Amino acid sequence: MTRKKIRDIRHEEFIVAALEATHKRGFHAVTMSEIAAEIGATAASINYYFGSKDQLMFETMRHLLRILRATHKQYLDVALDPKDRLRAIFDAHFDPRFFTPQHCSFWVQFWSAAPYSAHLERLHRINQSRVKSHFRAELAPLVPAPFRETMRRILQSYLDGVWLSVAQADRDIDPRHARQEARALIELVLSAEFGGSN
Amino acid sequence: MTRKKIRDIRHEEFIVAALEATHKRGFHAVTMSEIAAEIGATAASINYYFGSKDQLMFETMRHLLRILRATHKQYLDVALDPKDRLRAIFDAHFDPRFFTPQHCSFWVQFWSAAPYSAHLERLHRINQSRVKSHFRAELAPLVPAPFRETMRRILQSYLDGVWLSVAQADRDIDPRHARQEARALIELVLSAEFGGSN
DNA sequence: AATTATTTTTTAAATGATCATTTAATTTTA
DNA sequence: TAAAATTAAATGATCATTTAAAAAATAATT
Repeated sequence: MTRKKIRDIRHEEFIVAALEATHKRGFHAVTMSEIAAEIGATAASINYYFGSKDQLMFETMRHLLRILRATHKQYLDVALDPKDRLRAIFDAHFDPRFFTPQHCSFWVQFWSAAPYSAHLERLHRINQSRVKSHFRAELAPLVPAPFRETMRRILQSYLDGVWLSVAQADRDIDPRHARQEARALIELVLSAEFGGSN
Repeated sequence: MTRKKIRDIRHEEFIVAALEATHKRGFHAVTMSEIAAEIGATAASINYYFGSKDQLMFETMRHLLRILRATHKQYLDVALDPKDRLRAIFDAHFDPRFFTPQHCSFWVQFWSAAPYSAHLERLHRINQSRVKSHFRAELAPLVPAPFRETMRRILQSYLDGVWLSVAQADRDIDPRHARQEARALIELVLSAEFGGSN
């Protein structure tokens, strides 16, 4: 029995609250009180635990990135070949635990604010290059070097674009469908005839 | 000589100022004074001409959409076949007049704010479905119906993803390169073997 | 042209609202 | 009884927007 400290419980609660409230009201419109109200607490206690609003948002994003990394690892661990490993990147991003309206809208709004804050920028750069290097590694055995970077950018831009569209359309999200289409794109990329060698 | 009225001159000036200031400071951080300072004016005069900050931002986005439509039309007018017409969509989005850090970052930040404002949401929906129906029309003679929607979503998500990445990385933008990669993706999509018929 | 009146444009300063954050006191927990 | 957690109320800062007055441009009248 890992006896959880109040501090850790609140941390989690407020992060969930931040996700929910931000999704409802928007990243820049949401107030401390609204976030706190989400769990029946008061704005002052956010500062007690996080020090500031910015810090809470920062921690919330870190939380999302942690989930993403962990999920990705799960899929990687059961992947059998390079193509599976490539799919694992998309499967992680489109995992039902992760690919929700709340997460997508926080994600997109956070990144669009990133260029204006050194802290957020750093988080973004780290994540972006982590994903980038995974793409590169998985593509290496599948796509000849001269085309590899183009294919990587196509895949990675597509990935971001899907998140953006989900954040905007508040329609029914279907992770299964998103994965299926990602697979179609992967097939497309891998079936390309790279100058005739294939 | 179309004698321009002061009103029209200021309208244009403030829209350019809004783009520039928003790019520098971020959509939610930028203040009326900062925008006005961009052209040596004062915050009050923005309200004199636009009524409110929201309205200025709204008009600025409409301005971007007008440019996009006009540019797209130019490319369409010289397109010779369906594939050219498909390229025209990307060529318009990646036109040097349009594909700038200022425009991309305003674009992304604006859309990420759209779900929280009825006005902006409407603008977004209109543009999104305009682009969507163009994609559909151009793909119709090129891709069999059962695969068409998937291919469209791939192309459209990719398009959005590229904008997002440009808005974030403040690195050197290269419209020519963006077009080239878009063409690579188009080739990929059109070279797909759709169940063996092609 | 010169002068006066009128309208348009611009601004400095005032207003008022909204918030994040602090503080000091209270309640809860250990 | 001491420490930790919570809050109501105070603080202070930031802004968009209004307002009322000044400046500039335009038109009208000698």
